[in-house]
Amino acid sequence: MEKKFKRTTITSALPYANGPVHIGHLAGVYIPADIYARYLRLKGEDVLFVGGSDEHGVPITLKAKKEGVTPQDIVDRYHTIIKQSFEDFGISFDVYSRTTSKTHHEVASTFFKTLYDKGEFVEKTSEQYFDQEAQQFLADRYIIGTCPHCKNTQAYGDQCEACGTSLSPMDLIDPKSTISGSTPILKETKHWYLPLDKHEAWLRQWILEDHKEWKSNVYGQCKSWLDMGLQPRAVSRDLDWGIPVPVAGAEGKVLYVWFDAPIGYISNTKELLPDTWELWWKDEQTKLVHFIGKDNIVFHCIVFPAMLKAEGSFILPENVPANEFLNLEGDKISTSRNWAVWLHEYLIDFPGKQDVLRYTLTANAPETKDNDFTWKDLQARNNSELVAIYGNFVNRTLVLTHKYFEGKVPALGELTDIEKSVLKEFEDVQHRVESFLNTYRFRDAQKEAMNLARIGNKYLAETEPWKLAKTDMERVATILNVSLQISANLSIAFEPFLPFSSQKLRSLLGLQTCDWSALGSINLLSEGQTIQSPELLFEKIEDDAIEAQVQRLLDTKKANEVADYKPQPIKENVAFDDFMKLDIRVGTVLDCQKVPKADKLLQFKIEDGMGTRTIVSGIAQYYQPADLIGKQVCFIANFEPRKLKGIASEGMILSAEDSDGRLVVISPSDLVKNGVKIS
RNA sequence: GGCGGGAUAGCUCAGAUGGUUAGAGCGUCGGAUUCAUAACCCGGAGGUCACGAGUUCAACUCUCGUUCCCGCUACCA
Repeated sequence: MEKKFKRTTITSALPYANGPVHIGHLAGVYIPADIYARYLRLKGEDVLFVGGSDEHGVPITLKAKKEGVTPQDIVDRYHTIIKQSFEDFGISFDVYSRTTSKTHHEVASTFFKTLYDKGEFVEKTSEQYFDQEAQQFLADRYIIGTCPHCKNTQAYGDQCEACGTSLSPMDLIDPKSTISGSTPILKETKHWYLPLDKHEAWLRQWILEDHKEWKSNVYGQCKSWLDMGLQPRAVSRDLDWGIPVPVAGAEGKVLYVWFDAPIGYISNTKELLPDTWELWWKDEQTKLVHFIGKDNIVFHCIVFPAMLKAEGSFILPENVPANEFLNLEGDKISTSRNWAVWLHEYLIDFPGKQDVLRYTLTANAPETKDNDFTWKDLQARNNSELVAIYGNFVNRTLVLTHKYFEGKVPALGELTDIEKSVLKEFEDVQHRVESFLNTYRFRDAQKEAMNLARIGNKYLAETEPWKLAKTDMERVATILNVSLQISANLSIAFEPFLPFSSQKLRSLLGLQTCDWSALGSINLLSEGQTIQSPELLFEKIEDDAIEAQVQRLLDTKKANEVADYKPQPIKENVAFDDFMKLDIRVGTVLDCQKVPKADKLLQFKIEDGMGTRTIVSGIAQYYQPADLIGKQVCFIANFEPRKLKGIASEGMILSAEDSDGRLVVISPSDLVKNGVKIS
């Protein structure tokens, strides 16, 4: 199964250009990808590391509308910020472009056209909401209406953000276009679909049989999807922001953003290498690796490969080392709730400390499961590892060299058993780091690099050159020579992980190059070479700096709590008669059971004064059935019965929805007769 | 509910194809040391490997069930 490759194409998920990037993105995708890219380059391999912004899609148009600017303004703004953040953190893309580029529009169009001409799509006509005033079809997010479940009047066509339910626009009660405010009509529209079901057989073989070595989370997720059966996916949308569908009769239609985004990897390659890009995407001897977060597994393991295969001339990914998610101080990172550490803000508070964040995020990367980032952990990693182990070893070596040898590399004399065993220990470092990196185990790999510094500290403690300086300078020379060589090795071993401090260390040591193959050797520095005066590689981070960050997050939390409670705007006035049409009554819960095979449903038997009726209600997450029995509740008595999970529900139990979405059943404040009306 | 991932020392995490006293880093306690950003070095303490059965001579590792967390998915008049 071991395949030989001549070159590697590394892609990292294209960040969506409607916000800046945060530590979760960095930890899950960009740092691992960057470490991998740097490592392969150091080994002298041919590598292409591709990145770019994903700039199409509805959320960007919504944001633009909200701010009263154009979508282009939005993506320009965030593309600039994101690109700068990556540069600042040393993410060493060979190309970082964007899906609004001319090249990408051409490549994506051509890609679509090829599939279209080959008959790889199926066409389907369906009814979609159309805004007559604005003369356009409405994307799901452009339609607002009343959520059929929680009655939130501001629910979107794809999701109600109040109750978290995913919706289809047809579910909304009283739908309204967010563009013109008018009521949209249903109108037929034609779209193209990629029939994933037709690709299921080979995908099954390719993933489930041929790539058993993929990470368990990736493999498991793919298997889950394949077992559920794949469905055709629409590749076009009625929208004016995106890449026009390059087919006659497709006016007003663009490529669906999920379709155009991954093609961005290819486009960006072509933009950088107009003549040779195909080598990186079509040659069997190219190894393609996608670095992504777990939210992207299905696209990169199933959908995109299906696209590539359908096109016919492309290679498929060799591996998709997806990471899990990084939490922040115990809570899920959330852009909209501002629960995040933004890269550009981090550098304002911790200028020059990009390696500290890189180190911490790698040491605690969510490789096998969701992990938690805490500021206290960053402080501990910095103070007790980077400062105390790595920085300290280098510093004491440099200080001793200056103290005893005027800053010149002293002569290497005879090696004793101590040196021999120390050398033996760190000779393997290269192989150990490599074998971890080859299997995408960045955490362990970085640990090995750090181990080199531990070896160094131990060596100094054992040989005590500061004591020998009184009696045996020749011996001190040897010890410091070896220590300096270890320092030089550190600058190589850490290069993929901590590029900034490695560079700094090399300049302190007067090392011009960084040769990975020399890792493990003790002739990186030659006798007599000048060493710069000691300078700290890392500095301690004090408690108050950390407390300030934690306080900021606490403030965010408080602000969120306040912001979370916003009373819904009052709906349009209605006639009293409209209210009178509703028959709302009080009844007593005789029985209440969980509906089998449904997480949210409770089945009620209600005494309504005339008999009993059955009502199904979606409040199972907030109540124990037993707690409701005997209670009086309010319900709508004259709804058409509706089947839910096979049970006919004769009405709706009324609940108040708290700011966190919790549902609280409404009861009369005093006991009343069953069946009385509410007015 | 279905499917997938996870649950291992105070904390953050490792532990191929089952095999003797279950590991690392941090933290903690004790010792040693002073070249070094009170850092380094040595040593100790800390785990019924979520819970319950089963297979086996032997299970953290396999099987089944249960509980809790994360994700996808269905249900929310």
